[in-house]
Amino acid sequence: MGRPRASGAAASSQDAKQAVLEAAAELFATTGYAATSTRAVAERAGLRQATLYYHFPAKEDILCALLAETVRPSLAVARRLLPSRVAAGARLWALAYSDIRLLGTARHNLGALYLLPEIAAPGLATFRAERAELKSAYRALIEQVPDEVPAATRADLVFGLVESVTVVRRDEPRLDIDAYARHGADAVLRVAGQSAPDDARRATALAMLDDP
Amino acid sequence: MGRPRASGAAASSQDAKQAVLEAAAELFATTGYAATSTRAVAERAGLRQATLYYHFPAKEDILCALLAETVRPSLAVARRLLPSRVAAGARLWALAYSDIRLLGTARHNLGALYLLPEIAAPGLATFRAERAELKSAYRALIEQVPDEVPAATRADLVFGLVESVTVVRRDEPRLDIDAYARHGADAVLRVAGQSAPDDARRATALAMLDDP
DNA sequence: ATTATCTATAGATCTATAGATAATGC
DNA sequence: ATTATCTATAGATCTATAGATAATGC
Repeated sequence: MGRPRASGAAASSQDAKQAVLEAAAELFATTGYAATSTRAVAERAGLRQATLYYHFPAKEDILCALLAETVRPSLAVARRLLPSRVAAGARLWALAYSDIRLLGTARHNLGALYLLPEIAAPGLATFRAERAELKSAYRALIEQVPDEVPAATRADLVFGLVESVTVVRRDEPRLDIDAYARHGADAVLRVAGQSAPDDARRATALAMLDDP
Repeated sequence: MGRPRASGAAASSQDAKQAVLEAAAELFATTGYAATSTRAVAERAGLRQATLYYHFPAKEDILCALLAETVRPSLAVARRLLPSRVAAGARLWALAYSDIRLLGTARHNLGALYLLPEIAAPGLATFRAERAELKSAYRALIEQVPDEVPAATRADLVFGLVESVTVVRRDEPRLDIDAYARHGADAVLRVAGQSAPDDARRATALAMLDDP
């Protein structure tokens, strides 16, 4: 359907939308949002600049879609783990591991978008709320781990540690994400106030992620 | 000297340069580099847009100056602590504490610039090299703390934890930086593989920062 | 008729340069 | 004469809209 593209064959609307998101993901994450023109996004997606506006009302809506797609899987894991009766430390380890892995394997380091100043824009309130909910899930788990440091402070530190994988990944593109996620989750437990788990406990935590 | 400003009285060249850096610091940190126009910077500094170019050859040189001014004090502390014979754990605590405090109190959250995609620009190689040297100082100290996790990985985690204060500060402007830096440095030691120090050891580490 | 694209362009920027101007210093 | 500013503007964008066009579906 639709007029053929100037470059190459026509594709369905869904394909085009995906191609735009894919192109924007790479460009926004490496070059930044403001520094990436809609023309550059369209070119990489194989469309003309104006055609973007058939699929998205404005440039910001592309960013909004990418942010939502990146934070939601993490949030889904958090919502699933929170009500469980497994020990808080094991749940915290599992959440951190899952989150670091998601951020570390997201295509084109999409998580780097979390750190852009542009997320303060009014149109991205939904993303900010979801990220805040994720952070408060960390805090709820941390509150169940006794320690002298206030839980709010430990949550700030832990959340920063988790999200910093996006910066590490930018600096070292060859990073082994699986190993890094395991060590990162261990570090999260240490910061929260527990010693890192042994292999048996790690296995239990990992099983929790697969299991519904 | 010089023609009077359109807005208000004339000021010396040094004053104008400082005013530009001050204005750019705030705007770059809150709005981002690409999203901040030279006109916006000039307006806040009390100058006309074109006058910026009497003081800086290009927009990027303003960013470059701000980045240098922010990373250099941290680097100076690292260079001073590295050759000391004090226990590595105490030096690591002191470096992390000093660094978090510097990032946390830098005017207008300048450290947030570290996370912008723009720092990949060729013209900012000097900043990247200085930041890399700072990170390798962390790694050198961490190597002296025995742990099962590779030192390189612990350095990535620790460096991410330290720099994340800029994100926390953006989310929570009312943060108590002194308390946060103390807890953050404690957390760094935990991640590195040691238990957090008691008050006496903290006092020793703090003394090291004042002492030459 | 509907869909998905295109071409063309309005209108608003934005960075940097050219050259004039109004002070002070010698 | 030197300094630090100004006004004016070139030239290159950039986002979004208007309206045409080339397919498919009915």
